[in-house]
Amino acid sequence: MSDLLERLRGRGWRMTAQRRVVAEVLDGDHVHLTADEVHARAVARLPEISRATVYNTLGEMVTLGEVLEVATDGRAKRYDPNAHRPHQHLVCGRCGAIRDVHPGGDPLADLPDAERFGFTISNVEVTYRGICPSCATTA
Amino acid sequence: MSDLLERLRGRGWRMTAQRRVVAEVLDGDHVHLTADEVHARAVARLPEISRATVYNTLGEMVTLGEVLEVATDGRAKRYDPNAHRPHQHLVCGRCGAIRDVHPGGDPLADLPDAERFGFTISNVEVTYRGICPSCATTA
DNA sequence: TGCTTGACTTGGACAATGTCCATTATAGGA
DNA sequence: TCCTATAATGGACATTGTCCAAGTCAAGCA
Repeated sequence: MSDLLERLRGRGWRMTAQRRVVAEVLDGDHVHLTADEVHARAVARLPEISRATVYNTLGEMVTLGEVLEVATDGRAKRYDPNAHRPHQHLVCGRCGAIRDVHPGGDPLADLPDAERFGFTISNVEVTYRGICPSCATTA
Repeated sequence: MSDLLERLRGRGWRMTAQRRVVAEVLDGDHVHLTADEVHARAVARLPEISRATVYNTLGEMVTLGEVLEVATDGRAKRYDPNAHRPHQHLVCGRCGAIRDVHPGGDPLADLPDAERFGFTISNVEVTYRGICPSCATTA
């Protein structure tokens, strides 16, 4: 059973076939699908599901705080179901592969007050960019 | 005189009116314009300049390493001429304001080998998100 | 179980951002 | 000044995302 689905049910979210399928598609570790990828996989299980519904559903999950939106490239946003384990991302600049990583330290502590310009900071995103082992060998 | 323009000239970049205008529009500190914003300002100085040229020119500057591409929201990419001073970004989640910031510490050092999955990491981007002073008072 | 109703889904139009290409113009060297 | 490789143009097209009016359905209730 999908953890994400469990959490959504637990919140009294009205359940429909479409929402269930989207939650199932999105569940797991190191999952960072675009909306269109989610749609493609959802269609495989529920052929009538529409693109608009996938966008709506993903948007609601993000609003509920059960899914994170990540923008690692300038292209389509990706959706990360691992919203309850703080983590950062490691991205391959060649193939686009994304891994969740857990750095030590507190990046927020590294930003002195003088560099905060009066902002109230609520969150820090760190993206490590490089080349993955598989792309490194395929010179 | 524009620092960015200087650097580009110094590289023997073929200079045209369009390229000069784009470089001038983009020069400065805390500048993070979208391609369309660059185009709008460029048109004010050189009415015939086309959108395609602005996109081409920005792309070349990025390739040359003289301008950075930053994607702080899921929308349009922004262009940052401050490519030779390592820095990170502080973003207001309400109004979208962006400031360059200079954290202490080395975020790369915080990522243990075991969390690198064999990647060769070349660069780390940190985005601090919060609310700017002006948005905080305009509750 | 079978209504009722408000919330959900649908498909298609539209918007925003970005890319491509054939044609025309031009910077900079000979 | 002339030539030529390189750049600019504009318009079509692609991708990603949003919106809306109409139809459909989940879930509470009799």
